[in-house]
Amino acid sequence: MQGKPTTIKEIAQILGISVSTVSRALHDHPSIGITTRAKVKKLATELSYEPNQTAIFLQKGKTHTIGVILPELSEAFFSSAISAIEDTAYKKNYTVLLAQSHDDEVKEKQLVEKMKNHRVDGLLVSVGKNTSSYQHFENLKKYNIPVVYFDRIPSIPNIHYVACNMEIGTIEAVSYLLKKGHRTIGMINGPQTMVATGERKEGYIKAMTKNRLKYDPSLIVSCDLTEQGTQKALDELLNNKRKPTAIVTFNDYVALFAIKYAQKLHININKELEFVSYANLPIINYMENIPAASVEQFPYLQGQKATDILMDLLHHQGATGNEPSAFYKVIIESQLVENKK
Amino acid sequence: MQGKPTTIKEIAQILGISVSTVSRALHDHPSIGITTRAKVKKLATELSYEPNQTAIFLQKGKTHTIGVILPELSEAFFSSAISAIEDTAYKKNYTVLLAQSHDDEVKEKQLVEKMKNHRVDGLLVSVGKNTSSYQHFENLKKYNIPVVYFDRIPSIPNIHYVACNMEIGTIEAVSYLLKKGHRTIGMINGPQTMVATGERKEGYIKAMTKNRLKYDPSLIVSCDLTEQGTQKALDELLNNKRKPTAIVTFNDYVALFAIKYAQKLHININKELEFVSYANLPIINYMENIPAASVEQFPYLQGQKATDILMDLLHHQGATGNEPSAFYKVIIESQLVENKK
DNA sequence: AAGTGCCACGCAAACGTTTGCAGTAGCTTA
DNA sequence: TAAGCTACTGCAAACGTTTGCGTGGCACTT
Repeated sequence: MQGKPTTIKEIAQILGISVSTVSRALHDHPSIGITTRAKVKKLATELSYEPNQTAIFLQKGKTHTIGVILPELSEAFFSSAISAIEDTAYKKNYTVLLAQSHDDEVKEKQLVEKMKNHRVDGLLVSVGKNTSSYQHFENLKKYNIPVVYFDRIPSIPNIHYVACNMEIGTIEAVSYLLKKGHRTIGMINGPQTMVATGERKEGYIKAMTKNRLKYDPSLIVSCDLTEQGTQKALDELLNNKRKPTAIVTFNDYVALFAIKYAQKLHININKELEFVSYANLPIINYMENIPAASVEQFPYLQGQKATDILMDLLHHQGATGNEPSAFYKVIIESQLVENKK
Repeated sequence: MQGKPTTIKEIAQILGISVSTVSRALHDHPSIGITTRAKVKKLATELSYEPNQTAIFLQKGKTHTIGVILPELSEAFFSSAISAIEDTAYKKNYTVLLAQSHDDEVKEKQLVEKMKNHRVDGLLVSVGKNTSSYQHFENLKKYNIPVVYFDRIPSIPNIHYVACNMEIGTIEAVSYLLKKGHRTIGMINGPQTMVATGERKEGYIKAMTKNRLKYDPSLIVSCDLTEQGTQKALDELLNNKRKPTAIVTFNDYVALFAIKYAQKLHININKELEFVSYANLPIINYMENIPAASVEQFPYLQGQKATDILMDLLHHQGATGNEPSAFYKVIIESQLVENKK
């Protein structure tokens, strides 16, 4: 009753039958007599038998577990994504093994090893921003452990990924501001090193040219995403010979820094100076002075899609065993959302 | 090279020795000759051998995995806690199996079963707010799976837990406002059903009586924590015959709702009406109109402590096997933190 | 030369399952 | 009445490790 859980062996012993019969009975194998089956099931529930998954894992070579490695669990974007991953995996009866890399490439490598040893069936990864080599992920192919990347994806060929394209959203954002009558639109962009920075810039330029306006490079300034950096960037924009009446910021954090600073400069937010941002923070809806609109990146959806893809891979790889010829490349288009006040 | 990972058996075969020798060699067992040991290790690295954890799990009956069940991964408080849990577990070489209950008691029960079947060594739980029976957790005792509760703890005896006591923090919060000259202090409290609501109320009363002020029950109003509810609560307070000049709110969400509403009523925040809240949101520091101070609940610390306790339990239970006579009851005192602007 | 001790290693069981293959009834069929 | 079925059930191997115990050989004592 107490101590060790019941095993199939014990059930067999009590009933005076063999373990294989018990196993088959519990799985409704057709070759087991109806009466035996009933007896076994009855006793199983009585003893509250639960199969030992670790034994099944060993036997089957599958763990029904997926590993998730992402940079920072406490960031709003990722916590939303992990929530989606867990939800989706749960529905398919998979379990989630979780780890965070803290953007540390060395730790990331260790985590991959750990996941491999735990024999996860597949892996969901958002790579650290400092990660330069992806060999540790590539190695997994040898072991038939599929990897699906999401949001922060490595720039290598032949991978499955889900990502959000910032360009469309940015075009929408700029167009939105143009439609509202703004003609001088600034952008506080991210560091040059990030892919997302390029996408935003491209979107900005496309939106301008599409509306037959000429693109003024001095209206896009880089920023290291800190509060200080944001203030510096805003100063730069406000002192530009063409002073913007609206600004697109790299993300919500930057937007809030900028808004806070602008208020200190006695600028009337959304009157004198309008903001549009990229949604990282759900909290934005609780606040008073917020960007007029945000480019939504759908973290929940990204997590969900990525998990779905992984599930699909897991259920279809068994047959082939070798590298797939086709790769999932899902791009979720970012989308402008007007923030309700 | 490709396909299945190397096993101990293969190494043994190649070297013409037995599996037990290989196993012992890899574990630096003293009874293995230095030369054999070297040979084994060399070949192991050459073949990039990695022990199959599932086999070890089965053999040892331990998985070096801890389960974590909490209500909502995407909430700031919990994402911060899970981050701490993962960090702490990682340091002790444990892995985290994650699941969220969405405050659904039925799902919570299923998750407990799942965790048990996965043979997690221990469990970390923050119970759902609708959970009324704790039998599913109690059952784990039979299987020697220790459970440590944190933050949202069940009101039953003989459990290990880490929680944050709101009373002290509330006393500090009210005292802080009193010291600033406020004499009429309102409180927007949570639903009567929650333990935390009681703690806040107690703290409020104690702070008042300590300062020889009489406690006016009409200054504490309940609230269902929604935006509407908050507005209703604030209206009630503002229309009270003694109109408060400061308000303590149940949490940051409520505070932000209230502040937003107060601004709409053209009330000068932190001049006419000052706010103190309980910290759930890191984002608070990015904002302009925020509560003057917050009662910090230390989610990261709670997660860390809870994990430490679980680790301790895991490393000391093996000897006894039966229920411990002493229980960890760690109370982290909440603490007032002035919010920097 | 026989006894003692130690070192280095192998044997085999065990962990709890699943599953291919055999086997044994009892029954039908010719 | 023997052959052949069908309907059940059992045997044993396998998954990859760990570990108690046994055993061979060698060197050392006396």
